[in-house]
Order: sequence, then structure tokens, then C-alpha cells
Amino acid sequence: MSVTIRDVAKAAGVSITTVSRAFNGYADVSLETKRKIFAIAKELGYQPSAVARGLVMRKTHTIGLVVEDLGKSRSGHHFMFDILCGVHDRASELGYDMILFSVSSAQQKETSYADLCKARQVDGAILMGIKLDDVYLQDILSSNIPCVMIDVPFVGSLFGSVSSEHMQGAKSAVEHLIRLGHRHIGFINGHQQAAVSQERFEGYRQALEEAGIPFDANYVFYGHFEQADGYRGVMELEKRAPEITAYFCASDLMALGAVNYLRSTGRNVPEDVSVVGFDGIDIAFMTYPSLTTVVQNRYEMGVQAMSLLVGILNGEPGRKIFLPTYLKEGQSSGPCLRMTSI
Amino acid sequence: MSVTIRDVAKAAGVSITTVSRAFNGYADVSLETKRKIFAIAKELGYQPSAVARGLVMRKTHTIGLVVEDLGKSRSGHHFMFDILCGVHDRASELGYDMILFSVSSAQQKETSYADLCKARQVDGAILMGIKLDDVYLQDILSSNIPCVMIDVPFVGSLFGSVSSEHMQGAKSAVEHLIRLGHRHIGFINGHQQAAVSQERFEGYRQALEEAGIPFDANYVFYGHFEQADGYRGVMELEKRAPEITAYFCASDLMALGAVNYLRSTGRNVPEDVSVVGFDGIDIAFMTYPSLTTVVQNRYEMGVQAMSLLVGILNGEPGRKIFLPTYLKEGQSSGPCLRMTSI
DNA sequence: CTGTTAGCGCGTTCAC
DNA sequence: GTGAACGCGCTAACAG
Repeated sequence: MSVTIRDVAKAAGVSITTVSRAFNGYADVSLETKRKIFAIAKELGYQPSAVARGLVMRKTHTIGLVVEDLGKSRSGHHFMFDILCGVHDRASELGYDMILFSVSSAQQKETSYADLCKARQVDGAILMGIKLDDVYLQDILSSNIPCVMIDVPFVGSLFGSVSSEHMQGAKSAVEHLIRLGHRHIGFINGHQQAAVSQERFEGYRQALEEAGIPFDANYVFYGHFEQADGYRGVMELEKRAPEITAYFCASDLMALGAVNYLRSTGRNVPEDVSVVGFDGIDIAFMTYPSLTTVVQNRYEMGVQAMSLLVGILNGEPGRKIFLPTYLKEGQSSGPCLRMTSI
Repeated sequence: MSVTIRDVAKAAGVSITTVSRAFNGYADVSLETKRKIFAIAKELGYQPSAVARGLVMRKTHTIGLVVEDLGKSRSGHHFMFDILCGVHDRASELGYDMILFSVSSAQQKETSYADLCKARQVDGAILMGIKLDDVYLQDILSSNIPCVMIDVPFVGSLFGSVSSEHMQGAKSAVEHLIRLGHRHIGFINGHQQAAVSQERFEGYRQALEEAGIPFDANYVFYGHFEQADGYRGVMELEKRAPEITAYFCASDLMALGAVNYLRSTGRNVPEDVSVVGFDGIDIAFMTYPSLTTVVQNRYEMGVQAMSLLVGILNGEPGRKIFLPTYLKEGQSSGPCLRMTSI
């Protein structure tokens, strides 16, 4: 059906080998024949088969982008798509194609990521949204498939990671609230199976400590990064600690949920209560009030991840890359106006 | 390096063929040997190479998802990712892998979509975000690669399309505004290289006509679906026709831009001016005021597109699929309170 | 039920 | 400069 290297060779009156050499840019083909070959190839609409090439070269020039569960995890959408774009753009710059894997719940999750990658013979993989306690995490790490993980800071000769500076980011957010006069700051964190949650927690803790504010475990709520968790989080923390005047949320979606809850119960943000988010997704700047949030450069994370991966593919050792975050002040945080008993 | 079918055969003391047959579920392998083969295969961590299989079968069980320009078109992100998820989920249900193509501006766009597909030997492709006047559109349609287009209603034996009922959707939005008493309704449309823009325009026109409201070309502005276009759109239309009391926007982002502009100039939505969007992206329901908008089921579009594609791959003829939209009433539209001179 | 043979389309020795 | 031969990992006839 499709035109192969043989068709081109025949039409050009040369051997297969010569066509191959011409296409792979070898110097030892006369300019004459080279031109004839290309002309004929274009005329016939010949495209070298990446499949056949992959078989013989044992390199497919394909990377796998592995995602926890594309379909379900709505919370991650805004976050992951930007990373995906970054990975893809950089990949195509480097001549790689990208194939998307996600172990959806539909496929009873019986095939591991490593198997998917092996079957497809990808040269390497980038993983994101994988939980720390994922069954197959170990599997892929021990499978000697070169890979880069997003937000899971492991390293090895064949794997590296890319992550934002979550601790710094969280710290700067809390410091911002402290500067505004808040001393009772609630923290609506993500679930504990995410490495980022632990790091952000540490940032929260340190900011408090350095300001001489005692840490209170009752001020911390664990959600799943979704809007509803922000809503429930504030509801819950208010019961536990009504003196709280500001909330730091580990995702913008949760921050939006927090704002919604506060508003629905008659409070104004930021006059009565301040809210700060994390991520810097588009939505954060389109709502009213716009969110004060810790912005992560997600696209760049994707780019870096891909760059790191090809580095590893070229023999460089894996490493951890950390990308800076910055605090973008919006309308959702303001001075603490409530008198507290401290 | 990686373990091949030969390793398994050797270890199991059978021929390569037998292993192949066992893995492909042929009945004519004794249960005994079959079990032995699987045991050894698992032990060795054997995964059949999709590459080698693709070469001989001339089917890769891979589809290409082709996107105009992933990196750039921020406007499409909210829209496209949901479709992508739908495509992917359905694809993996059907045993297909998905590889993502986008002709980024970085790659001087010298390779056509068709070439990308040919090179990778994808069985079929799904295209989205492609403009009607795209240079390579013809190319892929005439390349006998089975494909399904999103929102470009072409059909043929090897290609089909999936699209929302844009005309109906637009019509229902405008009818909604008319019911609220508006008679001067501005229309901020998308660019004319999108088929959807033409259909939505038709819906707008029909709704007016059926209500006996004369159509005025001055009431229509063409943007690019982005927030900024909504902003500029209202600014422009107000100059042309200050009597307008409601805007129908061909995307939620533009609707948000419209709301922003109105607010920034001291008007209240919907008290002073009503705004209706299109798409039903998440953001639409998180802002204040939440948008009244025409909701498209984007995930389902992806699912349908993939289902249609495998249909075509199995010999069924291509066809057009239209998915219904529905009007979701939010807070951005309200009764017309302004007296007009008509 | 199982093994043998022959390719799938291409890159790579090694000759000429 | 160019071609013939071999093999990448696998499936599909065709024997037994």
C-alpha cells in the first residue's frame, strides 16, 4: 500500500542502500543521485517508516508521557495540560514524538507503566501526577527505562525529576500573610501521597516558626486539590479554630472553593478573611476577587523535563531540577483587621 | 537488552511461533505449554514489541491526535484538553495508543500532518483546531489516511466528523436573550476560518429573524475566541451601536472579557448589560457573575470521535456526528431594563 | 498441537 | 560511490 524505500530505489534505478544513505545524510552519495532520489521520493510521497527504523535502530525516538488518570482527575487538568504542552513542544524540537499513557480505571489497571513503555519501546518516559504510594512506581524505577518524574524528587543514573520550589513558594505565601498582620493562618493542604504536600507543609511550618508563631496541628486540613476540598476545608477549620483570619491553600482550585464558602456564609474576601492559593492557573486571575497565589511555571516544567530526559538518553546522569515560583498578589489577600486575643 | 520472543521460546523449550501463538490467543496451543510460556514470560518480564508487531501486521494500533498548535493557542486549552481526554480514554478502551502531533511554529511547519502520520504509520487520525484554510487540510484528506475531524463537517468514505450543534446552540442563546426582552443583541463571533463561527452566526441570524428583529451587520464583531477579543469586541460594538443591551459571545473566554470590560467601565452585569457565552468551560461557573452559556460536551466529543474512527478503520463509512448542546443559565444574563427607541 | 520458512521496511556491515 | 547480504522482533502461511 504505502510507498517504501524499495519503490524509491527501483524508480531511481539505485539500490535500497543508497536511498537509505541519502536519507540519513551520509556524505558518500553523489550529489547527482542524491538529488534524483529526493525528487523521486517527493514525487512518490515517500516517508521513511519510523516503525521499521525503530525496529532496526532499537530506538524509536518516542517518549511516553505517563499520567495517573487522565479522565478522572479533573483537579489536575489545568495543571497537567500546560506541562504536557511544554513536554510536547520541546520533544518535537528535539525530534521526538510523544505518546500518551494513562492507566484509566477502565483498564483495570493491570498493566504497569513499565509494561506499557516496554511494549511501545519508548526511549524514555516522563511521569506526572503519580502518587508516592503508587503500586507501579517502584516497578518503573527498577525497570531501567530512563525517566523523569514531575514533582517526585527521586534521582538515579537513569532517572531525574523536575519540581517547583514548593517549600519556598509556600513559605513566601505564608510570609505574605504574616506581613499583612495575620497570625492565625489556616492551611488547606493536598493529600499526603503527594510529595509536594510535604514540602509545602514544611514551608508553612518554617514561615510560622521564623515569625515566632506557634504551630497548631488543628490549623491544617488535608484535601485532594479540588475545589470542594477548599470549601469543606474552611468549614472544618472554622469549627476547630474560629480565630483563623487567613487561609493558605495548596491549590488555586481549593482557594476558589474557600472563597466560595466564605462568601456563601456572608464574609467578604479579603476584608474579613484572606485567602492565598497555589499554582497560578488561568482561572485564578479571572475570578473576582482575583487570587493571590504562588505561581508555578508549568510549561517550563514540561520543557525542562523533556530536556533532562534527552540528557539522560544521551548518557548524562539524572538529576533534580527545581524551578522557582513567585508570589503574585491578587485581590484575595489583605491586612488583618480582626483583633485577636494573642 | 530487552527480552524478546526468542528468549521466551528458548527458555520454554518451544519455538518462537508457539510463543507468538500463545500470546495472540490462538486456540491451537496446548494448555500445558501455554501456561509454561506465560509463566516464563512473566518471569522474564517479556512484553511483545509493538514495533515489530506493527511492522509485520501493517497496523500499529496507534492513532494520531493532530492539533493546530498546542503551544500557542492558549484559547483552545480549556477546550481541547477535555476532548483529548475523551479520545484517549476511548482509545485505550479499544486497545489503541495515542500519539500527539502538533505542528508548532518552531518546526517551520514544513512537514504536513499527512507526512507525520505516514512516518509513524498511525492507523488513523483525529484532527482538531484545524482552520478551514489550513494549507495541509487538503493534503490529509486526499492522503487516504482514515481520519475524523472535530468541528469541520466534512465526510467521505475514509473520514468523518464530530461537532456540536453550533447553530442550535447559538440560536438557543439568542432566544434566551430575546425572551428576557433584549432586542439589541450584539454578537462577538470567532474568526471566520472556523466552521463553527459560520454555524453560530447562522443560529444568531435565525433567532433574530424568527423574532422579527432586523439583522444589523454592525452588531457583529469577529475575534479569535480569546479573552482580549471579548474586551475589545464590546468596546468596538458600543461605539458602533450604543443601544445594544446584550452580548452573545462565541466563547466563554470572550464572554469573560466582555464582562470585564463592562465592569471596568462601571456597568453591572446583568443589571445594565447581559452577556452569554459559549462552551461551558469550568471557569465559566467559577467567576462572579457566573456565565450563562451554551455548554458543549467536549469529553463526549472526544469519545465519539474515537469511536467513529475505529468504525472507519473497520470498514464502516465515515459520517457526521452532531452532539447536542444545552443552555446553562448563570448570573450573567437578566431582563432588559433599558428602554429603547424601537 | 507444533516447528520451519519467509518476509514486514529499513540500517548496517562488508565487499566491489 | 554503490550494491548484496544479513538481521531487528514478530506474524503468517505451510508442513508435519
